[in-house]
Amino acid sequence: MASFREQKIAKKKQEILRSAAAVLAEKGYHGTTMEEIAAQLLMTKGSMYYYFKNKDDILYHCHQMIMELSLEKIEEVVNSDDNPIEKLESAIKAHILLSISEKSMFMIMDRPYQKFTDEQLKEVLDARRNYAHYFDKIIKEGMEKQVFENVDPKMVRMIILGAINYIQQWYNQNGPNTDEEIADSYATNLLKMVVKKK
Amino acid sequence: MASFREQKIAKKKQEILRSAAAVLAEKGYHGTTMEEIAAQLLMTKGSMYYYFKNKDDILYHCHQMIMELSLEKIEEVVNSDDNPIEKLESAIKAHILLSISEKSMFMIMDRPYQKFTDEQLKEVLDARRNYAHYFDKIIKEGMEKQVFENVDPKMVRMIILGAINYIQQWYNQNGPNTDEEIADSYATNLLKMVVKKK
DNA sequence: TTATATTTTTACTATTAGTTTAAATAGTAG
DNA sequence: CTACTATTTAAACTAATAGTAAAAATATAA
Repeated sequence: MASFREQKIAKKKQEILRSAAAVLAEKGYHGTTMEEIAAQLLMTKGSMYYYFKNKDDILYHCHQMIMELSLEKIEEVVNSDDNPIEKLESAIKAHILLSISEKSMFMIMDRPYQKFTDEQLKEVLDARRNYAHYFDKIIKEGMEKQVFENVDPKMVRMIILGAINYIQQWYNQNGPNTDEEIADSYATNLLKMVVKKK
Repeated sequence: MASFREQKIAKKKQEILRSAAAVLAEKGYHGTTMEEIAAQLLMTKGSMYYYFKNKDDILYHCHQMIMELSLEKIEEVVNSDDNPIEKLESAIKAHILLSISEKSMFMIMDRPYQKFTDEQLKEVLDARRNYAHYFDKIIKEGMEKQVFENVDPKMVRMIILGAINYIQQWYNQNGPNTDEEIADSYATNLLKMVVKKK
């Protein structure tokens, strides 16, 4: 039974993670103090240790949260009945929209090997490999079904992931383009790399 | 007269920057101590302060160094007599090859606003705007000369820069592809986004 | 060789941050 | 109201580090 109390704690943890991600994204991992994380929630840093083991642990759970969300989305796309062109387009757009709406979380996910060791690092890298693999799967499917040109799936995947993850670096809430426009433009342009011309 | 002594100091500074970049790239800015930077050079941290004002200053000069190199390269490309297709190809390849050969330097250039303030931040951002501008120039030239499709130059530039800067994240000296193969593959695929098909 | 300038090391300071602990407060069931 | 539990706080502890300054070592030149 997920008791009332357990639910309450889970909710509080989520709150802490969201708030922490915002500070961590702005100041960087080592640049952020536990006090800052706590202050933003009107708590004291001691309280943080009631909910999380330590600073690493907070970052790790941020990773977990966003990796789960990302994997869910792409699995849905991969398992759909769409053709590879539509799948690749959906995968790109979904990733972009998620990375914009969860900008802070995505921003703190760089260089995991600088922040984690052992078990945690393994988990993170596995999840990423997994995610990348789904992209490869779509690209290969497109090639098999002759709707994509013959390309090196790994290279194309790296180009796509690099391009879409870079958006966090320049995205601005008040910029001239809506999120959808950005997602559309990226998808359209990136698809031109692989889709066969008649 | 750039005296003998001044040259010696300049050389030593370069040595420190290169070595520092390697440590900074591996451990991150806040994760690297002045002592570690010094130790790798078989020096003590006191000496570091003889050559550089402080830790920021070291990072800043790393930035300067690589930005100068990058700008030189792209200016050369932009001012050449090549057609826009060749220019874009050269710009992409040059950036990739430089970012691989100077991997550490490039890796420490992320999130400048987390590391610099005021004057230094301004310098860094200006140089980047400048660099980005050259890409836009090539893209616009290609559109004017009707060899590129009609695209949003900013979006295409962001896609390209994101893709090529991501290489540092996965590049491995001992990987299956040579640097040239990577550069070729990236250039070929990225150009497909813009080059008009007959 | 001696005097001077440059470079490096050593020792120190002050600060800061992550974590732990014990005490205080709030909440709840009987 | 009471006793117990859960949560939060504040203080204390530890370890680490950026930066400084003066002394020591080394190189240079007269």
